[in-house]
Amino acid sequence: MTVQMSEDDPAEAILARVHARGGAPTIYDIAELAGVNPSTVSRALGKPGRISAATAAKVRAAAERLDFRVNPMARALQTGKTKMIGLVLADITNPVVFGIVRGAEHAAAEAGYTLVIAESQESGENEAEAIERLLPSVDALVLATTRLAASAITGIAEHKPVILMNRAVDGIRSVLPDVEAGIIELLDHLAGLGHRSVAFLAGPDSSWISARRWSTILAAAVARDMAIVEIGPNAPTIAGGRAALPRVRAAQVSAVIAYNDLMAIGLMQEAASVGIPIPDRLSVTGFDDIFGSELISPPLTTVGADLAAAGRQAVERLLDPEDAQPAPLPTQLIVRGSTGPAPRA
Amino acid sequence: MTVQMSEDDPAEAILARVHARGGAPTIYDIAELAGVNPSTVSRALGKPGRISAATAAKVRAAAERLDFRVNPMARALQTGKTKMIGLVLADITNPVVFGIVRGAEHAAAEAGYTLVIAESQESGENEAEAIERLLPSVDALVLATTRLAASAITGIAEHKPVILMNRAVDGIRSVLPDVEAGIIELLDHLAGLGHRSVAFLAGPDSSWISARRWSTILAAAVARDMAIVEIGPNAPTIAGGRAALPRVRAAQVSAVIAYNDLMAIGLMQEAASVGIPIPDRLSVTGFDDIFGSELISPPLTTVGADLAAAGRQAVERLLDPEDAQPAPLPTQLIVRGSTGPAPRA
DNA sequence: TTGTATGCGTTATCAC
DNA sequence: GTGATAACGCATACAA
Repeated sequence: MTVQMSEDDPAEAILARVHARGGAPTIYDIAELAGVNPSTVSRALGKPGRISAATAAKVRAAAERLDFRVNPMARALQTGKTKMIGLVLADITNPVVFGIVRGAEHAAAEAGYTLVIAESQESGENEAEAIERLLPSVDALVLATTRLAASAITGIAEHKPVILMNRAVDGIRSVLPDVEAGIIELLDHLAGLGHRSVAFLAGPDSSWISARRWSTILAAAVARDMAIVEIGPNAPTIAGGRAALPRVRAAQVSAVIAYNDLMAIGLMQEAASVGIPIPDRLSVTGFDDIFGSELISPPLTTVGADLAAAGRQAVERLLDPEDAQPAPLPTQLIVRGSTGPAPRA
Repeated sequence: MTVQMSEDDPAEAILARVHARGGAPTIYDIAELAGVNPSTVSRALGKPGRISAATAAKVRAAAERLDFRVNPMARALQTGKTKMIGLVLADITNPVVFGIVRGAEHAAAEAGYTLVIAESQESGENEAEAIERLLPSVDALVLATTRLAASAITGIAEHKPVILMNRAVDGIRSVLPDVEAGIIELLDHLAGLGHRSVAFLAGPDSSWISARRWSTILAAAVARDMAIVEIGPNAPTIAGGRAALPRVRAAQVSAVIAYNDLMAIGLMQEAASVGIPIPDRLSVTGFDDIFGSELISPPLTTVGADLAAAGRQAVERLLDPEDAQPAPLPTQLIVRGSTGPAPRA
């Protein structure tokens, strides 16, 4: 019966006991197997240099043998750090967030953090609730396009590190696109095509970035002696874009700058359905360069930003104790088929 | 100095102490303020009926006053339940996942759970790593279109409840679309348009659902006396679809069923770039009805599924102890412009 | 109904 | 370098 050594194998015995109590192996189990104190196990696994190579090896072997994984809850209880980062989104189904989520998830994973996400569905109430729910479990929070009042945000920031995306609040860090650069390019592009009268299709009233874009567009248009009007507020969705067409027609402009690609797409769809040719009768542009913008016909001219880079930057900065506000993320005009020469009056 | 009562307010004193130690209020703080034992606080907050209405009210008031929130880590350590659900995705930027994530997040939030997500980037190694990282912190796991070996999945399921999306493994629960129904509709549609020779653009070799779709299509095509060929494997992306065009042309079929919408879109883009008119020379269809499918020109005929419902069902079933495998999720053919009459030979 | 005592698994603070 | 022990915040079996 020489094969039966497994019964004498101390590891097997411990494993059996672990299984019996229906849990996972702990540092006590490892300590027993390795013949050391639990605290030594903790150190061997957690602090590289502070233990002799020999015992470290023993411990590691035992841990491997028992398939040990630290209990993140127990660690968090002791250290106060959960190694989790919360990401609060207004609307998961808006393609802009894909890139943000991916960038954030990667940066988090690289730093050994886990990303937990919550969606507010464009509702301030849901958002407050979601944050409330997330806050105790995370070490830090990314608030993307939040609708919260500045005071609420400041309040949260007193508890945990917070970073804002697409919004600025005094005293809170934020990752922002370089709106200026892309908008200058865009207006030069439109001016070059002969457009003299342009509308900005605004996003929701609560959108900080929409207001920011509008004021930049306003200044740039005035500087170029173009007529500019703001139409809004609108829902930042395809439906919002569709619903805005009548007001766009009424404004008798030759070009429309939508607050985001979704609205631009909706506007184009509605225009197509009533027989307005784009770009021949109306030029349309958006922001973000989401998935779908180059799919639509004609493909959308838009001011793109690297959303994945934005998501990545958000969590990297959150994790960096000596983080300084960096330059805004570059944006660039992507000229496609939805803009063309202004129709002759 | 009557206004100075705050200094005598016991709540203020406790709050100050809490702030000084730099943490959050605990049930001990509440207990002190309410003049009861910590365990009573725990019960009052956790078990509705088991406490007298009077003390329950006292405790609640104190908790409110101190802005108390239970520490999820401490609770998890004691109960073994983290109230978190892990969602592992192959590719966050694939639009199919939007719906899944939204449905899963909502179902989780409704049940008081938090959704934590990880992305494997279509790599089995990353996936194993991500699961490894998530496993200790979650109560249950949703594996969406996983590439893991069946044995690995079974191994995970021994530790925590697992549910699969778009894949079936013996002994593991799964949420599956009713592939059959949609495919029957699709082939009837193509047959009605006169298509006699069709190709299936397969997904990756490791995709269970691709194999499932292929075998169903094969049987349905044979039953209709249509010629059918499988072309693949292909990357389940736009690039994968584009790259497949030469093989599609070589096959001299009049219609292509792509494994998913992304591939169908890629194929159409490539066809457009070499001047093949769709659907006049070639009909193209996909699966999933992702965002973008109706945007592209011509809009894509596809077998759609309610992805949000799928995501929702996944976490609801995960949380339901007496869950029985329900009927597969309904799918339906969505006829748009990318399919048309077969060209006359 | 409420209080007492203990344990969850880990890290941190002491000793030695 | 390593061991013993306390502490993190909460839940629960047991007493009262």
